Amino acid sequence: MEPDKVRAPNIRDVARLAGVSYQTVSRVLNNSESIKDTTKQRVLEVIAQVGYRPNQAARALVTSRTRTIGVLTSQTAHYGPTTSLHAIEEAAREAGYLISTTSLATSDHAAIVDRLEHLMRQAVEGLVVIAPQVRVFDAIRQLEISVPLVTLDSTRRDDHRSLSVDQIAGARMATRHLIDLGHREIVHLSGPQDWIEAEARMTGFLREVDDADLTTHPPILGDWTADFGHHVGRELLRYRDFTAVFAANDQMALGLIHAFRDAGLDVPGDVSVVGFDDIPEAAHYWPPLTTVRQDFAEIGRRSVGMLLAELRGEVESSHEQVRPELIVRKSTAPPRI
Amino acid sequence: MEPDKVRAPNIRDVARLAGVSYQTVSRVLNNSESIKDTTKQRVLEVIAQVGYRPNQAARALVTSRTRTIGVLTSQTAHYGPTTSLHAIEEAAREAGYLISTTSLATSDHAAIVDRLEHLMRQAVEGLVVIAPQVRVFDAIRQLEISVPLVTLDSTRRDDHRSLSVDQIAGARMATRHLIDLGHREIVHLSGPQDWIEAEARMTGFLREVDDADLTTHPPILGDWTADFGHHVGRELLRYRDFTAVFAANDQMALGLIHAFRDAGLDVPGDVSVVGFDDIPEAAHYWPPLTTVRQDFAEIGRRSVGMLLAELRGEVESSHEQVRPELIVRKSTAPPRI
DNA sequence: ACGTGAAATGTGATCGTACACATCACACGT
DNA sequence: ACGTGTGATGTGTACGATCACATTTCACGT
Repeated sequence: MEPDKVRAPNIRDVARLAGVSYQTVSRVLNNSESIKDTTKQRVLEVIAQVGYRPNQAARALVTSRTRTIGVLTSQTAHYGPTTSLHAIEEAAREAGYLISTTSLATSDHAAIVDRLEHLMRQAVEGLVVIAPQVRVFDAIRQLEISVPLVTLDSTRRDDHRSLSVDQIAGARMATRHLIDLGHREIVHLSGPQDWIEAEARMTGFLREVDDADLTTHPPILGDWTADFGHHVGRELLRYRDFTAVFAANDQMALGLIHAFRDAGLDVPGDVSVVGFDDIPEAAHYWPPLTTVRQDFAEIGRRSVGMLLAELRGEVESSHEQVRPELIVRKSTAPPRI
Repeated sequence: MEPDKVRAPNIRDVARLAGVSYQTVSRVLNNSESIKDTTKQRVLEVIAQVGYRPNQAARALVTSRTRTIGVLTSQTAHYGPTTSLHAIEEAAREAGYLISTTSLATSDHAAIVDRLEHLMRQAVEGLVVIAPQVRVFDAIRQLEISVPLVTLDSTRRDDHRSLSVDQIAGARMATRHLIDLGHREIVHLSGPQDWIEAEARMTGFLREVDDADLTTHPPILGDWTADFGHHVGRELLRYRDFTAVFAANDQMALGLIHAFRDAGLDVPGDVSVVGFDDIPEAAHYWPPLTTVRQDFAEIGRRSVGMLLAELRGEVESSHEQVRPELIVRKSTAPPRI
């Protein structure tokens, strides 16, 4: 009674119904020229009528092209990586590519290797690594991955292309802003040690502090969360030997401000706080957050552009940098004298 | 000099090097029983040595199983959908499935159809729709999509499985909380009209208000952003005929609070504000936000579980609901008399 | 020593498409 | 009338794996 799963129509079914050879149908699908317009129409009608969809697996098998780009991201719901990911997906789609995403819950070597293996089994034609952690590069080398690779938010490396917001410059701008306001004791709340962008922001901070001949405490290693920022804020208050904090992202800055206010301190009156990223909520925090804006969507789009260029065999400049922008709001002010 | 792209090793290459037939290699790959342990080891060694990776396209072609789940999400960087997505990816991976994600930048019919077509061409075995918009269902019906489907954050429908946080219950809890505090004039700032979860939250709000025999203004349709919340907050202040606002998400609540404070009002002293979602930053807003928590990761995981169960042919209950939880913080208080 | 059944391994066909090449139809110049 | 070039269409084969079935190996009871 119930018909067993009817096989999906294939190219030969279409051909038969349209009264042409399967090759003619194939030509229509790949819109080759030298197809008479009338037959083309006839074939297209049959395709629409029977709901034929080309089988990508068969196509990939014979062309050995998957038209797929693999994306390795970290398993976080952060605004930046997510925004970049969506931009990547959109740019790839427009170029006729599709995205296979896989995310990294932990940063141990085995997990990274496993995720990369996973992508390679998909026979992705290129790889985008978002918010890469240092160890990712070891794994890539070990697996002898040969497809084109673009990394985001990374510092320069020589063996692959990268596209990054100039994190170091951004961190210097944030730090400079605090110094220009008159702050001399500035604390840096960094991201996790194995994140390349955390490292870059820390580097920028340290360089700027150094250039201004200031001393500073060793940066505190955080985990990007507001909870952690809150926790660090409370700890910092036990010493009170600072007048400003530069947090490596907006969420941690929010947590810091929360802790400071709970302790009766005024931001920016007693302590100035700068964040990083300019997430959409930052303008609505209390006080509105001074931060460094990066255009996540832009780097997502451009990373796909770079990758596609490499796939087409065009060799462009290997390392691109996007300049971030300092957004001054209300969370920073000159130190109280 | 430079060797042309060497063909990747295939199953026959492995077989030859291991001195067995390709079928034996295939058996090792699919770890069938009845393989002598010594030959199995030999084959595995060769596989590791030559870096052989099974070609998924070929496998999919013959088995007509792609082990891929398609995910349709909206192109937003919001915490909730993103968290669910990561959970889905992880759960699917653990079950040996992979995820093909595609996102919806606009909600017009053509775009939705295009994205669904895209997924169907991938021959996904199942479909998860995150944060669905009303029109998605029309498109699914039109395309006669026959693969198992699970939707998240949706209200009950009869023709597919769904898994949802009970948005209506959550909205009622939030509203009830305000009523219990003594508020009588409550404004609802809703999400966009075509989002099912926005609709559900609005419904919950209206029902609770109705049950309490209160009147209310027609809900304001927002776009989920803090910017919009801020804008609405300013508009609302022109009337001041309310003592509390229930925002359909935390970001809009943040924007509202910002606007109120800018106008010199105290939250919760002059106006109470409730959000929805309990994003990780909500606890650190000023004041810490009273909101409704939903476990996004949990519904992501469970949606995959439902989908896989259906793929295995198990027919379970079709609609599951997860209860949200009211988190009372400092943004709500009794109205000033 | 030999038949027998189970375990281990091998052979042919197949999935749905694209590519290379072959063929056909037809117009056109000489 | 005929060769010829070009546009339109058809035929054979390969991609790399799995499945169904065939065959070989081998231990064991009689």
